[in-house]
Amino acid sequence: MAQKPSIPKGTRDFSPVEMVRRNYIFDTIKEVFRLYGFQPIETPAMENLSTLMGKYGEEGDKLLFKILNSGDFISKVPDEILDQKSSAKITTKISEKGLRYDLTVPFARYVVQYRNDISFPFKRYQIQPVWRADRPQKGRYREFYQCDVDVIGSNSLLNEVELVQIIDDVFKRLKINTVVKINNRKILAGIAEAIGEANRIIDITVAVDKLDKIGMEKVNAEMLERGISESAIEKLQPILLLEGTTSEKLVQIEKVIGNTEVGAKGIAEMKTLFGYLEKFELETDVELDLTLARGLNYYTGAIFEVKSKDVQIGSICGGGRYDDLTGIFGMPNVSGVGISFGAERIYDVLIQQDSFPKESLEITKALFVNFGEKEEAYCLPILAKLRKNGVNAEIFPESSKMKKQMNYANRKQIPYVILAGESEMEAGKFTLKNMDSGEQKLVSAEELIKILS
RNA sequence: GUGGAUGUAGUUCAGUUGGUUAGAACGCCGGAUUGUGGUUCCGGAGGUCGUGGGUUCAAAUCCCAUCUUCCACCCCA
Repeated sequence: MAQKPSIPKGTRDFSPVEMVRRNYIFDTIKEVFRLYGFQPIETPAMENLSTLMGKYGEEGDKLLFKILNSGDFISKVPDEILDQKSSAKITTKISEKGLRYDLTVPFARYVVQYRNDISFPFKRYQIQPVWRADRPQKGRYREFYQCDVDVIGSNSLLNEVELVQIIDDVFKRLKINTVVKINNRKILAGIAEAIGEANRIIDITVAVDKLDKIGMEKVNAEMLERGISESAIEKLQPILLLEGTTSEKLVQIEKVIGNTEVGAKGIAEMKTLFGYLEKFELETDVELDLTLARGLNYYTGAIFEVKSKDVQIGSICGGGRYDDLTGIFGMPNVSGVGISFGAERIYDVLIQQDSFPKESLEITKALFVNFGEKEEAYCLPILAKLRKNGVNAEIFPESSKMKKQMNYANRKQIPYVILAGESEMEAGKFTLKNMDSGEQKLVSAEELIKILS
């Protein structure tokens, strides 16, 4: 196995079994998206670097896969830039395209580009791979799929409500017990203002986000390191330790930040959202989590994150409201809200729970055993009829040994095998064998089609 | 990007202080059974030990480099 071929780091091949399972996930997600009136779009794997750069922060730019220009690009680079040996400077000269890093930024570009053809609010879903030049780990790849739903051009909180319903619906169908954590960037901003560090929201939230992972002390230490004043950190403590039900938390937090403008707005939004949600019988738990901060810095309102209750694996779905994503492309004041389902992690959860539906593996329903040329001629018309009736069926392409053919059926988990040799041909019938029970009976062509379809 | 582990048949793993021809289980192929699979029994194929250098009389074993996978940080789905 010295010179085996291989694929790039962090990428994967998908086998037939894996594809069946992945499609099961994608199909249920799509079905729910459509149920709520969302329409699909697709965008190219590559975007202009000008579209991508600067949208994900400094770290994000490093994680972009860049595509080399075609032709003899290096000869066009001025010598003085080559001599500097700075990758960053040379890159801008030899690469102007990159692979998409997520689906949200291409979507924003799409909306701005086709603003005159789109009627708002625009509800779209998009299920495509994205690429990140990250260092891979388990459940973290350089190529992975995102399933995004967004509605853009509407400020209504009804959209947030619907997204929570979609989350509930999808995971109900996939049989995953979940908890949806919700926070609001405006509340976080209110907190920052109330403790006198109004313009340090990002530093504060990035640190606070790690609360349940590294604990209070280290979070405080990190904030101090990021330059947050000690008095501010002290004022923050009671807020982080808030306990009780969502409405209790809201009442308490209002006392602290109700006098700030953003804070009050955020509280009002959350009250409305949770007010709506109470009216539905949701299977998933929904709770306010003030430590939820999500990394991306374009969120401006509600923030969502979904976790499995039974399998420890990080978030399997997340998103939020962004007020000005299209602004960077020259179309200001368009608000959107959306979430993204992580297909690969959902896959891992389902594997660990062992809850992929079993039937989904069977692709072929019936296999004709091949006994030879005469028998082929006898079977082929019936095979065609079965297919016409929508029955997935196949004939073994060679008249190999019975054992090999039966084994093939076994491996492919084909539930029925049809045998037609000399005796069947004489009687004008077929032997239908149920591979599960081993039972077999002699039936006519009509009966065969009837049973299988 | 920083730090740390890992790599031996298709798969999961053994392999002693460097020492002859590198093993097992499962899987695969064939036979027992030339029209009956998933069970059983018998037999067989398959590895230049991730790759490239180096040390040594001798390397799967020690050293260096490189790649893969994994873990932590960073960030995130």
